[in-house]
Amino acid sequence: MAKFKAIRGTRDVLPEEWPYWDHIERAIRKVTALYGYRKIATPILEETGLYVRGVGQGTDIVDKEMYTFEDRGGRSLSLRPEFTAGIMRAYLENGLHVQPKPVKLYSVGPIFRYERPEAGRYRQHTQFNVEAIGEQDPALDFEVIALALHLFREIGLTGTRLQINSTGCPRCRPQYVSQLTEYYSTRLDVVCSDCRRRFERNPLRLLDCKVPQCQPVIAEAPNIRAHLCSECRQHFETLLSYLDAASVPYEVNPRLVRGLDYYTKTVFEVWVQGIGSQNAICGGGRYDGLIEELGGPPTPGIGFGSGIERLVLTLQEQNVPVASPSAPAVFLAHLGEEAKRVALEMVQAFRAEGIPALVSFGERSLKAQLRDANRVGARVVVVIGEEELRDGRFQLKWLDRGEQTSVPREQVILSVKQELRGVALD
RNA sequence: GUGAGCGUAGCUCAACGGUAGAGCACCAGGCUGUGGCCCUGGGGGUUGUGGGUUCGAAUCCCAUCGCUCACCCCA
Repeated sequence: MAKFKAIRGTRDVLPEEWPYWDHIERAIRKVTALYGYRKIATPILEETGLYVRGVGQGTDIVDKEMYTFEDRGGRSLSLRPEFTAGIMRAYLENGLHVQPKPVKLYSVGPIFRYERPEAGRYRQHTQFNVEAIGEQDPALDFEVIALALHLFREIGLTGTRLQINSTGCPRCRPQYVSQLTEYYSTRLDVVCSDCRRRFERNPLRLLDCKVPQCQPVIAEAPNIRAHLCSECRQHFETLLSYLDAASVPYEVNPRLVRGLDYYTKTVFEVWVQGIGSQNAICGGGRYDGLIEELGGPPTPGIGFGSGIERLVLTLQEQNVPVASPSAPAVFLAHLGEEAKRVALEMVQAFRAEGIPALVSFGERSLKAQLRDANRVGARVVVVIGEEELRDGRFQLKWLDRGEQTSVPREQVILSVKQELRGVALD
């Protein structure tokens, strides 16, 4: 048994899995271009205070899930537990507000949360993240949601379900929360112990409880949609009308409450089956107060994150076909020291011509070399041995047909090239 | 953080108190220079780790670490 193992909640992405990642990244490049998003990368390390301020004290992420440590200079740093706060920091620090609004940005990179790992949940996972900053029009909410759904369609996922809700704004949410707590205050004896705790710490999450005994209480609870202020209500209804007009199916989910403090108005998730008990492949919302909270001018924004590992799991679960990298076309087998030198020279010549080529290493039987050629999927083997060097004609063995031809040494590359014509080489 | 199940070869698993095995994979030979199929052979393990019970532990007990699943929460 090896001495070192990948640490808990982290994983290796082995070559067999990469076609799925490449498939997704291709779709990300395509869709972000279609919607006019530009790429940005921010550091994985940020000041801890950025997340305490941005995501919010009292949230699970900040209170118990951050990888926080003191660096050698005594600063408190954290591995990023989400993208948005860091992107907003970069937006302010680099003066991106001078660009045409909305400023549309996307990122792909690792996120760290200290959670108990299970199917589809890791301590390090990779997120595709999108942010659109500086516009409060619900048309932008529509576009951001459309982008997410477009991506999932593009990679070939089926059965996605858009969940959407509005959590109001600092003007109407506190009133709703007080109505909710008032309602719950007379029912605390019939709800679960977790809900009694939520009642104190984060009342909105009461709506999210899955314990059977709490369901009747939730069903009768005041609905936030009926308690939104006129601005929030209009924003939400307009967004829904845009989705209707575009025939985008959605489910208004009054119990959809997200775990980050900065969300205002629109919140949404995209659900799919097939990742164990996890069902969210995408989550996001509007954060109209965040930039101001971080010390910038009042600036609205909206964005989402989507977990690549979960997308890969879902693609595999749904048997979505993805393109595999093409096999090397040519394999050079050699017998003897001189033949090996010639093979090394020739394999470079093939590569210089843009033809993927492999050469055998070590000194092995021709049988073993052919077996390797077959296993790596080569189309043709160039056999170089003493006879070939003496005669100046090399053997070309075509593995799919089993045919073998003899070609003058200097015509080997040309001959292979002509035979492979029509086969995509890139 | 809570609960449950499980840790044996690179992988999937057997052996369940009495000499650690199979299939797949790998390497070689059959075929002294010709792949896939087949046959034969070979290499590979301090049975996660530490302690205990026992004449004897992969097997029983304790601890610890890890994995998986569920809760919580999320992507």
